[in-house]
Amino acid sequence: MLCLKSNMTANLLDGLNPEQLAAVTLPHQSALILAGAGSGKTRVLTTRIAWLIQTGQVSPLGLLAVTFTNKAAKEMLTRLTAMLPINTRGMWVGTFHGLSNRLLRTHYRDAGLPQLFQILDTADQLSAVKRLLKALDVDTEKYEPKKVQYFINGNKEAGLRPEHVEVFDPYTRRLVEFYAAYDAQCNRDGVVDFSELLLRAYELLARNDMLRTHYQERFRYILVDEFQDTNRLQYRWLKMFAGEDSALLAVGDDDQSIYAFRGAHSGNMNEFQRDYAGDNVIKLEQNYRSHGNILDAANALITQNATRLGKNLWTSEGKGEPIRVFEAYNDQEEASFIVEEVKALHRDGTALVDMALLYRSNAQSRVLEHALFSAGVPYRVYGGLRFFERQEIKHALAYLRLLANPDDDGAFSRIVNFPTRGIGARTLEQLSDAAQAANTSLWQAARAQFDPAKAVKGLPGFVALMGAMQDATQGLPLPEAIEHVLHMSGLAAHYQAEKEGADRLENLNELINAATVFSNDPEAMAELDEVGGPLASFLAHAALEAGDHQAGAGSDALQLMTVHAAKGLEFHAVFVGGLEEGLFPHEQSMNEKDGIEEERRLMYVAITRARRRLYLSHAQSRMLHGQVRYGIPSRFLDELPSELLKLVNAKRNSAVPASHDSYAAPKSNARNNTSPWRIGMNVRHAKFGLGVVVNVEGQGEDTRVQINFGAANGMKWLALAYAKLEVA
DNA sequence: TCGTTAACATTTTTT
DNA sequence: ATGTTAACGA
Repeated sequence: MLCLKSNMTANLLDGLNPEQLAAVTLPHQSALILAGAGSGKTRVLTTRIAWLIQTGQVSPLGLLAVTFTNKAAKEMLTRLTAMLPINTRGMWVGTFHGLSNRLLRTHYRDAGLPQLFQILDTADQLSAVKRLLKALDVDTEKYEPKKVQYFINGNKEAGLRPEHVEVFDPYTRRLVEFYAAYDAQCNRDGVVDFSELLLRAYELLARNDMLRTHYQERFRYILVDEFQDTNRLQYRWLKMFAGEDSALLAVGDDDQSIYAFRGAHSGNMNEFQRDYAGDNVIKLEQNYRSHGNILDAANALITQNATRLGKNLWTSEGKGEPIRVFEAYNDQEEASFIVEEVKALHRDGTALVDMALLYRSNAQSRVLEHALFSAGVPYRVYGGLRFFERQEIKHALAYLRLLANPDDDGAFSRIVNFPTRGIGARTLEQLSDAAQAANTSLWQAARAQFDPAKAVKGLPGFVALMGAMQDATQGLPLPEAIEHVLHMSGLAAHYQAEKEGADRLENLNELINAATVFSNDPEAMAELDEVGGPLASFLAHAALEAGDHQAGAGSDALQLMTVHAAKGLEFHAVFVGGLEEGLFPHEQSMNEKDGIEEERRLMYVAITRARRRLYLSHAQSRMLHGQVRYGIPSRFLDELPSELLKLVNAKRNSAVPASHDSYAAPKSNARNNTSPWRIGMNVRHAKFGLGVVVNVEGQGEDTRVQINFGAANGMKWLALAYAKLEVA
């Protein structure tokens, strides 16, 4: 028996390198794992959990494992069940938000929430803010709803309630008032937004000694994935669960911190060392993913960043192929080059799913998609609207939310006149006033005015409808209840009648399907069904897990996504396009503090996605916002050691392609210009350095040229008579 | 109340 | 270029 057990343990630990082994078998103490890209981070995390359970150091219920995304949480559970014959039911493995939701559902009374509290996603929250500002009669020019939302979330993520926010000016004072009013509105509606989920959970434990002690004694081991992406509130949240006897393991890579723009605070890693880990730091630097040249390039790039904990990836693999660099005239040429290379690689046996086109911003996908479509290459774009974010789905869910909680004013406003039933702005304004006067929800106000005699159309009709819906769906299984709602509400008929409604109708059917799948998945039900019943569970599921982007998984298709979306993934061949100053690094980031460093980390992530082959490309000009823009090559290209690179645009002869003139020829100003300076030309200036001619004005002595010198020196008009320009 | 048009902005994104 | 939202007229 003992023999069998040690054998199994050995199997579990087989094939780990010394650092990985050390991390997996750490004693009961806190530690920080600096895990480089492709160093087997997830494997270490899951193997450690399995090892801890298998060796009897902790029961499955005694550990807390937190991830950032649902995908990562699911992956962890899947791998865990493959390693150990255990029941993962009841285990606290999940996202910050998912676990907060579970905590709040369980202790909803202590948290001061209604049992069936609903979760607002980002869009719901924005409309809640808009509704609030309207009710307060606020000038939305001066206080943009988006800004107000940003302010509220920013403070929540710093752990600050309205009364704690420091106010130095009248503008901020007003914002704080909105924040307080927003919180009041949410409480009245019985809804909770994403950051509130975390803050409430944190406050619940901070306030309630008994609960805190309970959880702290329960969780002897706490593991956190992607620690560099945590924000300040999330770190404080973690601390609440960590008791005297808890060992915390944080896994992260400061070089892959690319979410500072949404509040991630990689300084948490330093603080974690100070608070818990001390010198107990393990670096995983052996990379199992990429060939040497790719890693060398990544290392060379990232060393240009001043603020890092320090880490150097290495591989036992060979150098491999050089990194291919392509310089295109314009974005279309760039796209067709990429398509040709993809086709060639595919012919040689690389599956399309094993190749990715990465870009800095979503707008860049269009040209690529067009070229791929014309060439008949199957592709799949990640990003964009997700299932539960589609308007028809949100409408349907709003009906369900209102059934679960009639006081949810957000849900009420969304559907009271959708499909249209003759309830206009005027009626709603009166209703809103009545509700405000009586200090009740819109639904209560509507019901107070309810007159059964008029219950045919308008507001009374709506009240009658909801009542009928409530009766009809009572006690029905979830999918059938949803089907009733879709028909009784008129949503189904509405989209049936609409010309372009077929897709939406299909999505609504898919919603019934999703409910069926959800109801049959005991794991999912158990996860969320702590309190509240299947409807509440399903709605929480819809809010917390927006659903995979689109069907089409499984088939062999080229992968298109932003660099952000590619984090955590790997591909045989990777193409990174649009490597131009202003695009990558993005110009908006150049003004931000530490913006360039974050962009560089982003580039680091992009490079380290590639296993065997990496293409980097840039274009001299590209269409942006319906205008031709000229850009100079990204500084990141210069930061890569040239011996690792190979220029591959030699195929083209020196003659300018016919299409080039139409782009280069200036539309205005320089019609009759005879000077040698042409738009799109690369030039060098003694002081400003490398630039691109963007515009030419005047003739002879008076010629002036406008030059884009990139981020450092910006746009300049120069008089040719004085400026010393040379062709670069 | 609803449909049309004009103005507008447009990095990255999970929960 | 393009998609979304706010204002305006029928």
